[in-house]
Amino acid sequence: MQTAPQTTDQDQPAVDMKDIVALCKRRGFIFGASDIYGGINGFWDYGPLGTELKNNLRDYWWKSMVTTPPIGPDGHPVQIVGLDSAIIQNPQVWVASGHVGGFSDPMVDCRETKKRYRADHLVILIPSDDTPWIATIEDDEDFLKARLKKVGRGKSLNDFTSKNLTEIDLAEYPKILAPDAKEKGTLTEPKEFNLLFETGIGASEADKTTAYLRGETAQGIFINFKNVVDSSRVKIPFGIAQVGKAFRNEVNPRNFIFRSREFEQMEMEWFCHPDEAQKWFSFWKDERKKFWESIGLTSDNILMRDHDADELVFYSQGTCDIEYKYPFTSPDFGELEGIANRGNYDLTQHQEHSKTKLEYLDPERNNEKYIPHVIEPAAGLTRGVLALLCEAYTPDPNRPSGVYLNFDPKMAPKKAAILPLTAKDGQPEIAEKLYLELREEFAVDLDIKQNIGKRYARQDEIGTPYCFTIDQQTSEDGMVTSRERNTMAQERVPLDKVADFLREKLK
RNA sequence: GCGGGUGUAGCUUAGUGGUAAAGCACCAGCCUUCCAAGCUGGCUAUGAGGGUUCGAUUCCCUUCACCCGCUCCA
Repeated sequence: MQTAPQTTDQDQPAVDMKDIVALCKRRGFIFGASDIYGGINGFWDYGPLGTELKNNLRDYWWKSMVTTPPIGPDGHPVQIVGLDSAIIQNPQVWVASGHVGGFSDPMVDCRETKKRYRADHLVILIPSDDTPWIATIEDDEDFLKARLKKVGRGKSLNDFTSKNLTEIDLAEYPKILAPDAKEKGTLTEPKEFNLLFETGIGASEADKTTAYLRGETAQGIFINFKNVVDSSRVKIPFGIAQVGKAFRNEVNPRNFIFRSREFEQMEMEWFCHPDEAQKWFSFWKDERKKFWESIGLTSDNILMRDHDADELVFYSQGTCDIEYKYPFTSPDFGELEGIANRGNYDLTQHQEHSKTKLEYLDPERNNEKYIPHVIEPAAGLTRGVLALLCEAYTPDPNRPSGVYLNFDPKMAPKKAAILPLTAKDGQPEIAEKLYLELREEFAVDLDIKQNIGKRYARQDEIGTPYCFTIDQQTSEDGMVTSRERNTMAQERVPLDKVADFLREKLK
């Protein structure tokens, strides 16, 4: 994620994240978890409307992946099946994936400057005499030169041997002059960060064995690759999709639900022949962008960003982030989804660690045996919810609520509200009848109390696209007033055509 | 994890070492009826824990949460 101070575009008033968080709490989208106990950092609870919104996004993703997957380059629909794997797996899974023991990055702090560095990013220049060892930041030539000029005592680069900090014994640390420090010996011992949540299996303390809550849903897919191939008549290329919770001990949860310790992912692993990986990588990049645009994220706020070579993890053959311009990153963008060409790294790792053959025998390629390559579109469901909320939040001084949520009707937690103009003259009865009819097909609200203005305002704030108002005339002509959220425009609709009306609008 | 800031009702604010106040919102009733009208009534708060004190929302300590910046985000 990139960060930058929040700025105000000329044509676009900056939306304050505070206001969005406040509305989410006030109207029941998202609450701080364990609220009444003073909260708990990095966790959030989804209220009645937040749950609806999250479910809508989740269901739409599932539909777009599993129920009605896209048309492939050959003009036929691609094949994707669903999965729901356990949150706790055999701990070996996380060893194989590299989450445990593998490449967690040790960090060192500087006691003097309070700065923190990745241990493997620090290069130490070791002189032949007993002058201080000079720590510099890897790959930063300018910094290195400037640093050498300042504290190098006239030596040139040739007078030093250089080593990575990770190769240096802790006993030598007192000799090291940290990159921004004046005194030597200020670097702390490297600190390990393990992002996985540990838990214990076994009811008795004595027999407890350590296990982990999953850090991503993807590994559950990889370890079921063979099961799915053997049971589902899928043929390469095909995908396995999964939605579910994931857990990471983030160093510093921030920015509302953007970085939390418990979050939800929507991941699909696309298995294909190595020769076709690049083709499918491009295909999924396009498809995933279309997905987010189809639920209302405007192109101005969406960015496709290909990772630079030096940004890629070692096994990745290409990664592209779909980024969204959140209010707290604006004018920069923050990650929403990552599409990665992972090669055959994951299946190879699991084949080695599990001693189970994960090769695919491809009858369409002369029974060629190979470990499939994987394209992974991995989206944050909860980050998607956040993007939808940010995108929808629309201040409007010209309406009583002062703000409305401009959700795409497909995503809106409530599709319509049924509002009798008054609580008498048989209007509530007509309203309830309409409500009972519509609720079979749509998430709708029936609200009878208080004056009509307040009720419109409330529906604006929760982003309900349509209100249907029953008035005195309804019992005479069988028509209700439809009121559209964004324009506040009204039109008369026959009672028995309201469902058709809604169905049409929700297409 | 570091530095700075903030915690009084759902929100915005008041106030005090001695009964915690108001507006808006919310709920109920009446009235009104197409965009938060009016009247009456009601609910709801000193983030948590400890200390000093006869008594702490106020003073002190700790902690938790949130915000900003840094760091980090395999």
